[in-house]
Amino acid sequence: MDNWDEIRTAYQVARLGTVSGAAEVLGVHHATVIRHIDALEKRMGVKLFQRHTRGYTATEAGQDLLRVAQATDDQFSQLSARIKGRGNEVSGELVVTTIGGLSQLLVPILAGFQAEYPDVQLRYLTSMRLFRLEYGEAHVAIRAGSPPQQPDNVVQPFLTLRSAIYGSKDYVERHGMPKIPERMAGHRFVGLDDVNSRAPWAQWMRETVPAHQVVFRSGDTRAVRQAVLSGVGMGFLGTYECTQDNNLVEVHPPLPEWESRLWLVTHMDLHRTTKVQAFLRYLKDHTEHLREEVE
Amino acid sequence: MDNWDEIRTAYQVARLGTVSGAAEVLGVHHATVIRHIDALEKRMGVKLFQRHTRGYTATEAGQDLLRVAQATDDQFSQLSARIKGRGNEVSGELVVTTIGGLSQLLVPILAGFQAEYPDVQLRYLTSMRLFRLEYGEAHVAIRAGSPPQQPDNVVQPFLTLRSAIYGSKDYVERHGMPKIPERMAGHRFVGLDDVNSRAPWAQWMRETVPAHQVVFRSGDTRAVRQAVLSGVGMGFLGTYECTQDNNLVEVHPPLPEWESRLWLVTHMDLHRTTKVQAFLRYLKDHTEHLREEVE
DNA sequence: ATTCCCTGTTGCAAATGCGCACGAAAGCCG
DNA sequence: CGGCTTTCGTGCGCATTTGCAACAGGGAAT
Repeated sequence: MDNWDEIRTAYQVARLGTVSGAAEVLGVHHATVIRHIDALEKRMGVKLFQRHTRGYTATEAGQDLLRVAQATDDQFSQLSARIKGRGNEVSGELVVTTIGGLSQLLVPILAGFQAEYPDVQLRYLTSMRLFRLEYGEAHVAIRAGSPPQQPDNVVQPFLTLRSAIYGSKDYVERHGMPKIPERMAGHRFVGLDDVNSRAPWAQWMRETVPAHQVVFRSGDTRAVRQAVLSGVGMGFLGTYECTQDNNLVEVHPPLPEWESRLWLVTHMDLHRTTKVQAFLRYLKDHTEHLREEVE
Repeated sequence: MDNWDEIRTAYQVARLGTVSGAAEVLGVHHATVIRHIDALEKRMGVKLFQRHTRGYTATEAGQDLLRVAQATDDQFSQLSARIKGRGNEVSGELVVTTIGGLSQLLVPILAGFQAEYPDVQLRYLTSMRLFRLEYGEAHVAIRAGSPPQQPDNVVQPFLTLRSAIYGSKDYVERHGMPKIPERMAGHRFVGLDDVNSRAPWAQWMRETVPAHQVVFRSGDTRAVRQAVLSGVGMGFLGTYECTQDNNLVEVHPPLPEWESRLWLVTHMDLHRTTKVQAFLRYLKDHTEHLREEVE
């Protein structure tokens, strides 16, 4: 049973009763239809049709085939409709993967997107390992650093996150405003646990801040932020999450070399789909205010 | 969605994850698989697979196709098993068509056949119009007269039914034994209603018996038999249904020209099937005694 | 780090399958 | 009853499809 096209041909013959009619429906020559039937019957070893000059009538086996193939035809029609329609509707899973620490920025936007497109099931993955777009593990990835240059990936600039050194109001009142980088003696810092961190300001910190002054380290940016807020020490925080916080004081303004550039990455094939396009548009529309600050 | 083979190819790719694996299972070249996928995706306008160097992974659309085609494959496998097996098992409908008047002879045999093959559903059709084997209306036909010579039909001699003139014991006692054909005056006959009957003795009767002596006519042979039994008159009856009946007296022995030859006719294609063969064999085995009488 | 193997991709030639044309047989209708 | 229409059947030439072989790229194992 290893030729589904012949089954399809036999199905039309069984349905219509004539080779000519089946040929017309199938858009092939009636000779082809006869050859398909002959081949199928030869391989099955059973006659599917009674041949006579007024057409073909299905035998019991042919009628059995008719029933099965009828169901198959329906199934395929529905499948086709689903698949063709799927490209134009915003529904199903939408997998977004990103580096940790952007949750505070992204989750509200994702929530808004989901509210606008209720048929979407969002999956927001922030894992250590890089999810690979090539395997279809994610629809959209948000990457940091230099622009990714994988083939088959569509890369667009997303945001440039600026970082500055912040301290809690309480800390500044107690220790005074340090002059950075000239007079930092006696000051305490909060930093990243990962000594090989690829955060853009990490190198500046390694070079400028003596290790013994970094009294709190964590890999979780939310923990870092909490530590700064608690007055443990000064630390790098994204401006987007600090400007409206009255408990934080900008100890040193953002520097260009501390900027972290974010990229929106999608797989070439998925990039064209309505679903991904809708998501990218929503993302851009709702980060407009952040983008203006940067330029 | 007008190429089921491409769906089958895509199904194997989705199932196995690689073009090479699918090609091996399908027994075609890798290149063919790729071309099928490309053609299918182009026609659908939707990517079914994410291509990467380790193989193909199905997109949502591809996974949808996988589910549907999986079911289809199962259906076709079962269909194939049924169709292939059907030829070798004695089950399903068995349609037998014959001329009227053989019921008394055939029905007991049919009953025995059905008892031996309980999976068979018998249909015994005795209609005025000829059921056509070419259209698959019947599996086996029992025809009378000269051997049918339709192409695509397999014809075998079945039985030669002998007819004789019978009268009821009561009738003979009252009217005496007539000398046939010399002295028939005053005798009454029972005959067929159809003046153009093709029964072999019909012509003899038309030529020999004056019409006014035929006092009872019917198209139903059972009615004729009942009429003879009731003493209405003498009439032609098959020897097979009279030899063991003590109420009937053979008024004139069978003549060769009164013999009715019966033929077993099957369609060429159906003749080979186990079901039909089993029926024909059973039929011959259980009419052996009748055949010996004839020869 | 390097080799090897497994993956997909592509150009070219052969082959299978297709369409066309013609023929024949049987039902239909005047 | 005879032309007409509709049906299937088949040989032949061509085109699409297939197979082959060489290529390329990435992962994995050594």
